[in-house]
Amino acid sequence: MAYQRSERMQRRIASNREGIVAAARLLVSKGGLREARMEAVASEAGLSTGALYRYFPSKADLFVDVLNAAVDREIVILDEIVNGPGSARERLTDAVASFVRRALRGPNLAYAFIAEPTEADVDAARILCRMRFGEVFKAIIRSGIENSEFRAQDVDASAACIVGAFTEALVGPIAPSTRGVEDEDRLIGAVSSFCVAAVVGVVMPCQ
Amino acid sequence: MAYQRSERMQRRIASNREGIVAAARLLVSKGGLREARMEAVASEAGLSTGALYRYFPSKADLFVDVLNAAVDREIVILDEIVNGPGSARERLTDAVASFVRRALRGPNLAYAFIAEPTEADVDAARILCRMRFGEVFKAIIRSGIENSEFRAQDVDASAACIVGAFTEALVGPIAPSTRGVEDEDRLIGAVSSFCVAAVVGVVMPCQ
DNA sequence: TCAAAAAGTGAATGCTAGTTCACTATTTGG
DNA sequence: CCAAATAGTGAACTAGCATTCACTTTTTGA
Repeated sequence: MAYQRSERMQRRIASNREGIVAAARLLVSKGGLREARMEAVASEAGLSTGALYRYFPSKADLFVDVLNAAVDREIVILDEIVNGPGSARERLTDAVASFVRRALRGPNLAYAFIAEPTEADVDAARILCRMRFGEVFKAIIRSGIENSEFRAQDVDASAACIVGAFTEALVGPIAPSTRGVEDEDRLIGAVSSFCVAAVVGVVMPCQ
Repeated sequence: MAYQRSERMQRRIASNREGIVAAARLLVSKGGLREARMEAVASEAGLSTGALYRYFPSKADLFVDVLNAAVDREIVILDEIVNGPGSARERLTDAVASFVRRALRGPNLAYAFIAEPTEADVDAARILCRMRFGEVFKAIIRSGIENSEFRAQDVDASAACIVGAFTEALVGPIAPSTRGVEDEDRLIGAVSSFCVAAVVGVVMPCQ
């Protein structure tokens, strides 16, 4: 009869896999993608480099997973806000503010997610993750347009612009070369006002 | 007596240097930073790899130059618009539209400037270049606030948001993995409307 | 024309990780 | 307990490039 994993073994394998992802995530959050070498990940996870390749076919694959897992977490948080109570405007404000605040708290991870140099494969995954964030914002924009809180607009483009806007406003503060914010709340307020104004966009008051 | 460069020699050296930068730029615009290896740059410039190192101490230094040169060009164009005639709103619209249009025309160069994976040194330069773009937009925003076309706002943050917004809206269209725009003019319109609305930001009409 | 100085050459070097693979250890089903 | 199958090890291998350097060619100033 063929070899078949016992339940205990299945658990071990699953937990190894999670351990690898967690180890990679930890290393990224400590020192950026730069510091997250396969050897370091392996030793952090308590495995050998060879073992990693039983779980992930390549470094890029592993980090795509790490990225997606991190993004999943963020999206859960954002979705809660997006699907929560409040006007579209309020929800947009809160969503942007929440993202920016969290990014400032975990700059390495945020930088890795947003902008840190990596190999092209991982970068491609990053672009897709950004689009996933875009989806969240599309939902708010749509609901805002529906109830006339927001102007008519190209939802796809606006969502991308929002993601880009807060992302870029963060790059200075989170990039290792220029890191440091003086007034966190001020930045958060400015960025969320910008995004709200952009989608609300009632251009001339009383004409 | 010490060796001293004749005028002819000075010209040759200057033209070599320019040639190297031009070669690198050409390679980037053809195949992205990826394809722009030192050996390729050297052969495109009609020199040996060794010679490159008489002109630039490292690859990163060379590409910082390339980047800055490319950005200089763009900034000249933008400055013309910014310092030209028209309301702040019009100038902002034109500046954003012009940048986006040019980026779509030269996607490889734009991608290299905006987002392509590279070594950390070059990336740091890229961040600085983005900030240079930010400066251009700060000027428009300031003038718009001054004459009450635009709401009061954090100029630094808004400028970063604008750069981020059009940048991100471009990433999908210019990234090799997802390249392709259906309707260029639609995108341009959507992005510039977004930016204008964001800085104008009269939020409640007639309250 | 000549020797010192500088410019230019390009094959060889070196470095940095990612990846492999011959081998050992563990697990499985009987 | 045994043999087949799978999991895990980590030193060695590899590949891709940037960078160097011993050497050739050109330029300079007298």
